[in-house]
Amino acid sequence: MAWTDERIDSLRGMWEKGLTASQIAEELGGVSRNAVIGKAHRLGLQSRPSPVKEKEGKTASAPAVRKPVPPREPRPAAAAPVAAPPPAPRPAPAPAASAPIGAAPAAGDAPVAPREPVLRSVGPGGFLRQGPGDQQPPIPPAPPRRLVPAKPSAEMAGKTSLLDLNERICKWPIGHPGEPDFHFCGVQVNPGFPYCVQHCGQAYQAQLPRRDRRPPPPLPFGGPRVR
DNA sequence: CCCTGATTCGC
DNA sequence: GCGAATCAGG
Repeated sequence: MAWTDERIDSLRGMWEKGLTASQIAEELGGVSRNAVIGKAHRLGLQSRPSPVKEKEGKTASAPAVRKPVPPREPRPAAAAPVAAPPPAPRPAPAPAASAPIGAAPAAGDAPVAPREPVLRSVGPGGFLRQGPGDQQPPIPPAPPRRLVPAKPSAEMAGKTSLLDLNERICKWPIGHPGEPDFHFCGVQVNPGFPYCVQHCGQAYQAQLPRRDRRPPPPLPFGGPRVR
């Protein structure tokens, strides 16, 4: 599968909507989760909270930023040459590679102005309104962001459709079949059940003995006729 | 085990 | 540029 503009667009939309790489991969089809992640990184999409935290030891012991990840064996490749060169310890990687978002720019780094998303109103004609003390808004490089989703594909993407159902996602229906955006919950199931924990709570409700039941509150329209 | 994203590196 | 393999945390 090639990364067409449409597919890249869809990937962008879904990634920014917070869908997981697996979900995006299924949605796009023809690509693996890794492919999605790799592409997302190549596109420069900002990473979302990763399960792998960057350990930040308070003790200033070893600033070991990255584990060397010893050389991988060439899998299907031809026979490796006999003389295996000693695993030269990789020199210190570029420090500017993965700076945490909230990290203060270290002195000496590139003088990139911290571009924080600032909400500002727009006046007639598209002029940005300035507030007091707001003379020089540092927004020279207009970010090429598209403000409109533009793609209905990316719009409906993320909804768990009938085809997305499997053994470990919640099958609780949202909406009604036939409606345009009918879909399923899609959250991880409560193990052993077809629904997530929340919907299990709705699906399986303990029946109390009749005499212990609270009479249901009167419904505004009189309620269903009970025989 | 399942999942997640990050990274590397042969292709 | 692509993505499988691998890592590492939840």
